[in-house]
Amino acid sequence: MSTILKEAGDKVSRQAAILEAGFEIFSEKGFSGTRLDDVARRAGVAKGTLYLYFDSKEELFKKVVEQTLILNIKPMMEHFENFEGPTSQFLDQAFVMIGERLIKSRLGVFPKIILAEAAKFPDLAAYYRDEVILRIQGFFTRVIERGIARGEFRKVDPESSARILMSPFLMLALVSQTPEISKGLGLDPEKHISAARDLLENGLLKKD
Amino acid sequence: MSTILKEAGDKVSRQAAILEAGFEIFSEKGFSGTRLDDVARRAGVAKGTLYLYFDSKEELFKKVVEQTLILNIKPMMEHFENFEGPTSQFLDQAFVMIGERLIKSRLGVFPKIILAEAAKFPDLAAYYRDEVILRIQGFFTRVIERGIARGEFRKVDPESSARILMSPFLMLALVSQTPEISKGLGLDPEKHISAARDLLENGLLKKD
Amino acid sequence: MSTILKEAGDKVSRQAAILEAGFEIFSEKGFSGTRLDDVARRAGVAKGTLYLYFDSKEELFKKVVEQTLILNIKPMMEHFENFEGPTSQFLDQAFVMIGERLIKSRLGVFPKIILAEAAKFPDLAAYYRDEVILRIQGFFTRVIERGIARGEFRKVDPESSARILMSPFLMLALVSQTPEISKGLGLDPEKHISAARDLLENGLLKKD
Amino acid sequence: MSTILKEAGDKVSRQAAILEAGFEIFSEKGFSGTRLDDVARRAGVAKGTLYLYFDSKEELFKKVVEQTLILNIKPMMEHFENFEGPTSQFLDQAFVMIGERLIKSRLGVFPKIILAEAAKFPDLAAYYRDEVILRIQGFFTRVIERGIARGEFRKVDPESSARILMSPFLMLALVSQTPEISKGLGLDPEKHISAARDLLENGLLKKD
DNA sequence: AATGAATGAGCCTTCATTCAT
DNA sequence: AATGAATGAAGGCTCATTCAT
Repeated sequence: MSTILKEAGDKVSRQAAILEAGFEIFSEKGFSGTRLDDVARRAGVAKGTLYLYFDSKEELFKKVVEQTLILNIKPMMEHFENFEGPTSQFLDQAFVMIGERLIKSRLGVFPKIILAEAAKFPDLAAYYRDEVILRIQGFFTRVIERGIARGEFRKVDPESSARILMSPFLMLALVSQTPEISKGLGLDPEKHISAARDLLENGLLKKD
Repeated sequence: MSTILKEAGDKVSRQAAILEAGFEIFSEKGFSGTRLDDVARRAGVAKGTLYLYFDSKEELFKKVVEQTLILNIKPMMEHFENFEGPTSQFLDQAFVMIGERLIKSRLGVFPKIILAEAAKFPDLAAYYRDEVILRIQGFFTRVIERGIARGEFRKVDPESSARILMSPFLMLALVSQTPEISKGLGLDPEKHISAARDLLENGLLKKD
Repeated sequence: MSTILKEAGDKVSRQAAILEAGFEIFSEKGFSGTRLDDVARRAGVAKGTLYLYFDSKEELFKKVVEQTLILNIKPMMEHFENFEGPTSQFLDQAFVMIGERLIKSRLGVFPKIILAEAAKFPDLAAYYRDEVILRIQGFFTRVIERGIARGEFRKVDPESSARILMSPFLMLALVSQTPEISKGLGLDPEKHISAARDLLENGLLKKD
Repeated sequence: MSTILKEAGDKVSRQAAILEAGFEIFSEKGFSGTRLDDVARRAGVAKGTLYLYFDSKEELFKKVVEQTLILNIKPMMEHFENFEGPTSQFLDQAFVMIGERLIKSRLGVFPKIILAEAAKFPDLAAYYRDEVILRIQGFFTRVIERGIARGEFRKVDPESSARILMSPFLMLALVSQTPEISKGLGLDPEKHISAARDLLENGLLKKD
């Protein structure tokens, strides 16, 4: 174990700790509500140390968002890139998996953060749109097109319908990340996903 | 034209100008991104003048939200309070009307602002939840219950389904108020509403 | 009764009302603690009206102090300028009269105001020193000199002793005008004056 | 010289420098007349640095008062707590010592500051009353009671007389801290104290 | 003369950023 | 590399002063 490796290891974990702390505070307080003092304290480093790893608060914010997306969203999307079998099964599977991810991980913070800070970080918003929203939208579009092609689904507009399929997830993400709203709302995540799947699959399927 | 009326008019329009300016800047920059200097400049008054009409930045923000909601959401909801006729017609009508309001007015900013500032203004979030979200949710719930009672709709969970019906509007509101996201997304509001109505009504209606 | 006279009367009473209100607020809050808003409200006029009578807050302050001094202190002092009879009677009489004035009127505010604002209003302080302090000091000095000359008093330094005679009045004035101090102090004004007279006259009189 | 000690020294001296600067400016300008900009400049630090050591202007003010009182008044009072010998000697000693302290240190500013700011800082005034005024008053009361008990002094009201003994010190403190007043007054501190002692001890002692 | 709405300079406070150790 | 004390620009709020009515 060379000193260099050890230092590299330290450096990586230090950086990871800062990103993790940044994720937590940014998702709790938003961009301007976050004080670097708090990020440093949560990461267990001194405030000045942040600047050894990131040039500015803005850059830290971007890195936090980008890295968490890379670690979480992309793999999930890739899982759906190639699929086989009856179309409604895919939808079922996708609804369950996305729903679970949204409930169990904290991925749901991102829509909220991105929307709130889009004006201040337009390239971050574009990045999220391209890497997350358009991927999911493309996935659902292809699923719907496949269902139509196979005579399972009614002839709907695939892209618009894809966004309708995505809407309940957006709502779930936003509401579940906003206790001030969710507290009195009575939204049960599993019933929500279940209702979405039931309603939307029924809406897509041909009546016989 | 009495002096009193004229003065009252001036006073009202001054306050209205500040609220209008506040609405614009808050919706562009969020709460903490907004400088009262900018609000004052946009309203065409001096910074100190703001304090003749509002006690603090926070109070201005709340008043902006409340007044716009009162002026827009409540009347819209009341319009639906008493309704007659076939249930799917109501849904059609509601989708169109809500969609139009969302597209033409700037009501869609509020979900975004409220979500972004919920942690800082929990009572504002609660106000929005109670006065807007729960009202709309109640409305859709009653519509669905009515459809089920009349044998038009399948036996779905009315409340969960109501939230699914609301989701496309939430997406529309958020996306249309976030050019950084909407720019490359290809979301056409009217096709969006139309797809939502098509998919969700079909999902609700009994197959024959 | 011509309009002119009526207006002049109004003008005088308006100005008097402002000076009166100024006296009250300045003596409660000090110079910078006083808001002209409050002075105007207490005087029953609009804020702008103050500027018809006084050029600035500073000038109002000076006028308030000067006029109240002129109306109250000077007459009191002049009453003692010429005196006859046995010296200790004068002292008795002076202690009682000054004590009563201090207790019943609000003259006691001035030492406090003047001291607090002396740095900001040096000429006001000089005015008070010359017109009030030095007059009283001169009076007591002459009384003591008279007592010594008549063989009633011990041979003390008249001027220094005069200031010692004045000290209890200063304390009484300051304490009685500062409830935050006087509240727990147990200072009874009449016993205070009585003790001062007893102690100081005894200190002056020759032992036999 | 360890680094820790050196840093502690720096930290202490920085805080001390701020307190010192605060003391100077507050005693020159009063509370609201003091700008933190000036305090920072006088202390040789940046404005923000003040907030590393004190939470607010008010807290700085209180700390300035408290620390100077603790450093000066309490030790002085404790010195007199246990005493022996003839009572008038104690009085002599006390007059000289208090007088010297008042002349040489700048303790005399506090009565002035406290009086000026009592309305804004009632608890500070109460603190000063309890920790300073009542202690001195209690001291003089006990001295007088002792003199009476030993047959040295006339039967005066001890508490009222104690306040009369204190009055010349109050005057000395206020006048010496107010050049605008003292300049033309001719008050020589040592003659003042001497006259006070002469007059008041004579006033207390039994005539034989 | 009187009003009171409007002004804007001034000051306290916060916090991202820097830098000596 | 890491620290955390120090910095100073920025912004919310107050209030003496002005001025159109």
